[in-house]
Amino acid sequence: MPPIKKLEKDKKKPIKAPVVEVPKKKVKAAPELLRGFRDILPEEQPRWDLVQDTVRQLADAYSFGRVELPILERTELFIRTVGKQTDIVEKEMYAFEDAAGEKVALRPEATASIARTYINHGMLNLPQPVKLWYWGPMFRHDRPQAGRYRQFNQFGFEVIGVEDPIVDAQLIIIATQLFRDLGIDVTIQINSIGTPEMRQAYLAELVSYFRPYRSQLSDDDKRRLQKNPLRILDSKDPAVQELLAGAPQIIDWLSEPAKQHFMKVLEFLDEMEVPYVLNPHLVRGLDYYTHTVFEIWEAGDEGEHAQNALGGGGRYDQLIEILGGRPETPACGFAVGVERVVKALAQRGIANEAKNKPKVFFAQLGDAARRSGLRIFEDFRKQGISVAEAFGKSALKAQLEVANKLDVDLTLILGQKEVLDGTIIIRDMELGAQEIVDSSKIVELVKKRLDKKAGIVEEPLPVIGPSAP
RNA sequence: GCGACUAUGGUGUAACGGUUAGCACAUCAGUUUGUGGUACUGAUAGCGAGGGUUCGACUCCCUCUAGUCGCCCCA
Repeated sequence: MPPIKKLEKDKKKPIKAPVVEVPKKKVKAAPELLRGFRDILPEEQPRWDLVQDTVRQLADAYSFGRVELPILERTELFIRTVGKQTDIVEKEMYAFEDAAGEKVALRPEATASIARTYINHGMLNLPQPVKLWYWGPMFRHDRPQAGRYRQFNQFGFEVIGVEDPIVDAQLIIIATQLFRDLGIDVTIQINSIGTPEMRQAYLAELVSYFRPYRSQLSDDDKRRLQKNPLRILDSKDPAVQELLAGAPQIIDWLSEPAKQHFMKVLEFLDEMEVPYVLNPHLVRGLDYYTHTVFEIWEAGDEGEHAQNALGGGGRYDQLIEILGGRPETPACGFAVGVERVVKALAQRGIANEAKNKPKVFFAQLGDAARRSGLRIFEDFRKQGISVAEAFGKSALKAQLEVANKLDVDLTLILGQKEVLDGTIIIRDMELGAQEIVDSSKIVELVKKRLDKKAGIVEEPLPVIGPSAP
């Protein structure tokens, strides 16, 4: 066994070598997280699980198929779809050249990829609409803030191939239902921004409306007026807000069919009693949106925190064509920021605890007990019962302390004596009562007791409040 | 990208221009050797980084970094 020899060799080294240098200074600075990136730790997982489960259930119920999209795409994809002038593409994208000189980017959003998938896989040959959903990380090099990270997760629902306004409405209904299931009250902010052609005339009108007031505008708003006039609609400057009251509204510039489309969407929403707010100032940052646009806001959050929308979406009838797909392929969808949803859940104290918390703890004394402990674990696993342990500790006391902190119902104690006798001790952690049982029947007995406990707990539970010891 | 505020062990915090930087929780080990929740003892662990002012700085100043908030933008 050469490794052993090696070890012995190494042992000698420190004696001679002047290793003293290292401990002198604490050279090792802990590696820091990249700005805007974060670890999602175990205690946060229950909420993530809840969101994921809820999303998956809804996707199944409405028969959306899941797509797993690559995180890295050609930079070109986003330039063409999201819009070259948008901040997302202009300055927030993680774009670089790979080893082969290919221009690639970490995706800043997923709708572009969805459209690409639709085209690449010839989904126009499937029965329309094609309904897809996705979940995964997105990347934007933006300044981090509460609820805003450089790597964040989004899930989204997309319906491609049908123009009917019922699609828009159904997506909004799904979004609403999703938050209802999660226990978060939301309102839908909704507007229609027509098509680029209709918008052009409107934008000209909007710009000329603001021209006389130009001197009163902030630099930001002046810039908007020049670069992306639509965005002035959601300016937070109170003076601008006032001016906007008298400004032309985009609705009035929509074509008759576009108006009809929008009215139909609203009718469907009324029908389903979806709480929405007509918001003539709602616009979207991405170039590809047409007609219906909407955002999902936490109820009671209206006004001030508009930038903390939980999600947003709308119709993008021209995106497929922009990417070289069949012209006039209609599409509609929405995306939701998971971090923001999880934050909202945390604020409401929803899903604070893991569902699969172990109810049983295994305590052992001695090697023989540990060995059979490993086997017992397998038996419990097969029955779907999760068992906690502290094999690293030898004192029974220390192990019981852990069991107590884990708040388990039962602790199994296996010592030298029990191993020899073929028995095992079941300790009820609440009562402190113990029982010696046949170790071959342990799984069955534990199962019975857990069921019983679950039953007992349900009865006297109504007594709420701190129990006086 | 712009502006404001903040930065002490794993967490929450205290103090001071000058002696071993205090406390609580958590962690680990014990309180005579196979029994938890309470108690006691002990241990580990910190002034975000780098400059400057000063005889001397965790404390004052500057830069950087990070966080929070607002703007921009967006989920």
